[in-house]
Amino acid sequence: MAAAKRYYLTTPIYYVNDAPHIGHAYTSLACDALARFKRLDGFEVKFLTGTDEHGQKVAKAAEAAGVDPQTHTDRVSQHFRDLSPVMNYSNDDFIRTTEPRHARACQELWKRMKANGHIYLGRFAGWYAVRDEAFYDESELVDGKAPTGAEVEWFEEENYFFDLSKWQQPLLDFYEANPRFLAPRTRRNEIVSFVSSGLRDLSISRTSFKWGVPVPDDPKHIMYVWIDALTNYMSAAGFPEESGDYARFWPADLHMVGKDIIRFHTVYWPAFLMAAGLTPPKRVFAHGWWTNEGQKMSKSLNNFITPQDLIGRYGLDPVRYFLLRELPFGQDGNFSHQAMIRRINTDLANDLGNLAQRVLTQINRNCEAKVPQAGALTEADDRLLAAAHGMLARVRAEYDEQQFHRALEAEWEVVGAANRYVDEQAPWALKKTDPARMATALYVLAETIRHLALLAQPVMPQSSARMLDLLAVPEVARSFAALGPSGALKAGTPLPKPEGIFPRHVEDGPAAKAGG
RNA sequence: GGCGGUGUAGCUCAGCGGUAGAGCAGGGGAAUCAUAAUCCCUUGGUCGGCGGUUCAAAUCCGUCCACCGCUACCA
Repeated sequence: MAAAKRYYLTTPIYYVNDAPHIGHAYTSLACDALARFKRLDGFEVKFLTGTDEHGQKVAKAAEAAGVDPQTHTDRVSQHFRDLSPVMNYSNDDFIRTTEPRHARACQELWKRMKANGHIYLGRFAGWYAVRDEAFYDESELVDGKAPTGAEVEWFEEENYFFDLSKWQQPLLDFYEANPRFLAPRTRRNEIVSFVSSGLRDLSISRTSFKWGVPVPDDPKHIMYVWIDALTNYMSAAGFPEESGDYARFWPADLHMVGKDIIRFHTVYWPAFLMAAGLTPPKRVFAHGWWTNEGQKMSKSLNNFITPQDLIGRYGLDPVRYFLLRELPFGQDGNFSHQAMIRRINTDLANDLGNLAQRVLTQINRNCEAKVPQAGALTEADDRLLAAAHGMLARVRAEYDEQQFHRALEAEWEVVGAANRYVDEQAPWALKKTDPARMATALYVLAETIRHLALLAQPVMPQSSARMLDLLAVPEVARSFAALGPSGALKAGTPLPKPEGIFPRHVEDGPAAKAGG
């Protein structure tokens, strides 16, 4: 039996402590583009995002706000759910760790780890700095204070522990056997080095606060953050129900994460799962951070970029394009308005937008506003069509490596080839000398634009749809199954009046007037 | 301190043993279908420094300098 084409991918669950900013939007955007790509490529996709709502910080924030924790998290979680329509995410589910389905999954995972002998009762002790909300090892203290200078106090409580120390070799073997598990490569090296240096057991329960999932058979304990948070990926698949989504989608194909939480996803999580006798996810990709005009985004600088700011200024699809095109996915990079405007005007308006506009306008005027009839194809025609037809294989390979920027780069090579072809063929000149040849050239171009629009859908769903509308491509012919000659435009199909899809960005204000 | 990475044109980066590359920015030209968009040509680098291996080194080795990441229980 052939393996079903299914794909399960997840964003991290976002901690309900701050408002969503561009960092959150970026992670989910990458997942969204990939989810859309896979759907168009014939996969049954499950795309999950959600919020992480437990922990002492949340309980305290609720207390400070004078409401119970659930009311507080309902409120803050909503900000993240609102991000989906704003950014046009196509997530299939939104998990909240305060949901009953999640508690059930966590407790079942715990029970299995415990039944297999990997959880034991012990004592957790350390120097706790209230100000930093962090524990420090004896060796880290400087003059009896935290390295940060904060006062510390001795903290000791009875906790459950996970025997992580026993998983060093199994994890190293796992990485070795699954070279695709962790990307990019530099992160993989870091994690292998970390695990190689030895692992300590992990305390996985707390009794000092209550806002969490109770430990099975010992409810004075609640599960401590990561075992709770990570399990969301399984609870949303219906675990422990063996039928339904769990059977169809686990193990997950991809956990997309920021580089700050890579250890939890690539060390703790596979260890937990193996300890429970379950299969770890297939891949974790850790992406980088954006700086804002050269500066790190931080609370103290109060310079967070919000998705709403950018979209209001530049439009949704250009923002989506910029974020995925501007920097090699996985690396850190800098956001600047100058770079944003350059991408909009160069890649979108001048290259792709103008290509569509110049071709469609000529078809509209010189071909009775219908898909033109192609005659015999020349070598140049074949070359351009071959480039269009060949895009999918290349773009698919890049998506499978989460190299979104390279996928877009490959698409833009065809944009460039098409613009050169327009100049070489000069259909406006053929109009007088050889109208049939003009029609053929414009047909070849329309076909090329159809391919470009189809393949741009994951990144720019709305703009691509408009472009396909201009080519009168029916809804049913917009998956990747329609790529290639079999889905080619039919001569004679009436086309709507062309309109610009990617306008140039012109800065408002007096400064923008210069140079007219 | 330990481990790892990076340093190539003004900017962002590719190349990783065989006569220095791309995109953007800068300069010149062609064309005029198009969102003054497009196309062609072009300026620009002793590939961080020094030393070594080799017929041949951004490309391998050593060393130095600079910057960055990781070095566990805040998500």
